[in-house]
Amino acid sequence: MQWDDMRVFLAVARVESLSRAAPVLRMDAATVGRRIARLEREVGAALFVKSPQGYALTDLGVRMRDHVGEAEASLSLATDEARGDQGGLIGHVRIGAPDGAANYLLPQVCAQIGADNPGLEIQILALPRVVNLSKREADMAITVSPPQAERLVVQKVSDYRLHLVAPLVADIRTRADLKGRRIVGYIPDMIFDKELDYLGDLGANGVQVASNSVAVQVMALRSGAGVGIMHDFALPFAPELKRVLVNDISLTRSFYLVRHASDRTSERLTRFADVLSAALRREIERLEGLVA
Amino acid sequence: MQWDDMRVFLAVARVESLSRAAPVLRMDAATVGRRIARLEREVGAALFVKSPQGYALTDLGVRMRDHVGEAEASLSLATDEARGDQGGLIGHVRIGAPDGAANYLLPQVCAQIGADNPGLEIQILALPRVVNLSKREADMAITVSPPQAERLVVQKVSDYRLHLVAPLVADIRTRADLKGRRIVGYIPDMIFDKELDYLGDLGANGVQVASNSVAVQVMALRSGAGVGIMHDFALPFAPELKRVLVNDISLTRSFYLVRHASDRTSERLTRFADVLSAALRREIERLEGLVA
DNA sequence: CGATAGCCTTGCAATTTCGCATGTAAAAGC
DNA sequence: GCTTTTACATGCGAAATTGCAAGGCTATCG
Repeated sequence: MQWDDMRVFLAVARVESLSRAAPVLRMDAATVGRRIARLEREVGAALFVKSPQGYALTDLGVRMRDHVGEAEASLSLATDEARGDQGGLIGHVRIGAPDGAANYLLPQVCAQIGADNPGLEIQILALPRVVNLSKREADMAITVSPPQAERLVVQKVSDYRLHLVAPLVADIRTRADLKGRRIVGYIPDMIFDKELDYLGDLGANGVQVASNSVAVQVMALRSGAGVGIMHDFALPFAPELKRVLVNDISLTRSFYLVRHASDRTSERLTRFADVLSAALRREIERLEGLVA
Repeated sequence: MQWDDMRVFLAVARVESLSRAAPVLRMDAATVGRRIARLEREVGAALFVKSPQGYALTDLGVRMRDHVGEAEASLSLATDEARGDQGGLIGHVRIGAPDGAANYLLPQVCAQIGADNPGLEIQILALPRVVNLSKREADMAITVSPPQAERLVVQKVSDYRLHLVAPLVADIRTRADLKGRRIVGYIPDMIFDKELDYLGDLGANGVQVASNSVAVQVMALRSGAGVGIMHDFALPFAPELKRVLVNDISLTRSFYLVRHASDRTSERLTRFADVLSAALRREIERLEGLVA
């Protein structure tokens, strides 16, 4: 018996539709359907009445939904337990990060961790370049490429997605609709990591409004300066913007958390790194979920 | 978040060891370890203290175990709900089956279904040959091969395993130890389905004690007549016997549930077929679990 | 003090699962 | 009455998961 099928069942039961449950579960509707089919085979009874209008719960399905809902609550308590367990971290930590993460992820995340850990001081160092850990500019750094240098230990934090965004009022349905629109992006010769050369990847060239700071680019976009590539996780902070050509233009990048190899023996920093990494992962997932 | 990882966590938490949890979960210990590692990354905290002696729970792990245990109880209630929902089946159904299934699976399974469904009469027709559904010898049949005839609808029920068995006192470690032992099996020219020609598949020939009935073969084996191939799911009923050369000699076969295509429109028979199929699957899993 | 047994970790091949794309059917709108 | 939309089913290639096997570590026994 697959517990995960129950999670899928619960999602479908709540909206009574495969296609509406799919985005909530972040799965394809086809997969959702197959999981439900497997579950029904498993328990040997029909949980839904299938129709071209959707999946309606049977009486049995309703009763099961309530039980599974309780299970969800228990599991939720279980993970909350882990969240609250981060207490006891003390000292101070300085984190270097590219300004996208520094502006839209780290504030909330560090605030939360700080609230859970009264004895902890966190400093966020936003830099428009690669942080130099060797010079001890920071205790750890978030990067978009795993560094090749020795003496550093890297752990992948999470993938994140970027899309083209435009003002809410813009009507952009095809790439042709981009013709004549002003493009907001990085200052070409100040791109400090090739992973940031989004527009180059897309074959675009000629940036009309440029900045070395993501936050500035976002402010420009919000004030209607044009269209540009933007982190999905930053979009909830920019209600004036919407994603366009979502299926056509879609980028995925990754954050890595980098530390000195010598710090690996520090129980304190290692725990902090794990906590930070997990919290960042959750926050990215949460924010991207708000967009989709 | 993968609910199934919580199920794995619970199993490991209960025995505080990967290798002991693995057989309970019917997974490889390596997989169990990887799932735990993924869960710990997910929640961002250590749940176990790893050592070459096993996985000891951390304080956090203990608290989580309690919550997950409650979740398990809720999910258990959910599936029980489905079990109890089989009520309302009425009428009578005759099931044809090869005698292995008829003797060791159907009695308990049909008794359980009958208990849940007071208005239901179930007849078990044990036959040492393929049941002829076209002649309406039975409403449905369990077979070891999917029939090729048209007008029949087939659903796979479950795989099952067979191994060589011998009396508890026998000391058989290699194939050479079989030399000189009497072999119990089918009467060669009465094998009605090639899937039953186990010994032929294994290259053996010459059966010293033979019957067309699995149940009779089992009785012969229990009384020390020799060694023979036997269904794992029948082994719990034969305490005098044990499996030997388990890794060397292992067969897998499948049961199929066959019905008339015209019965497919019968809601009653379809529901019964689903209930029977799921219950058989569970019973096979339960019995095989007792052996392993 | 060395050998052995138990347990976990890592590399690799095979299976399973997944997502995308396409097909089909019912309902809503013109 | 026909078109458009919405939702579920199925085929196929890609990717993640799994089991097996070899390696390393620690404790126990002779």
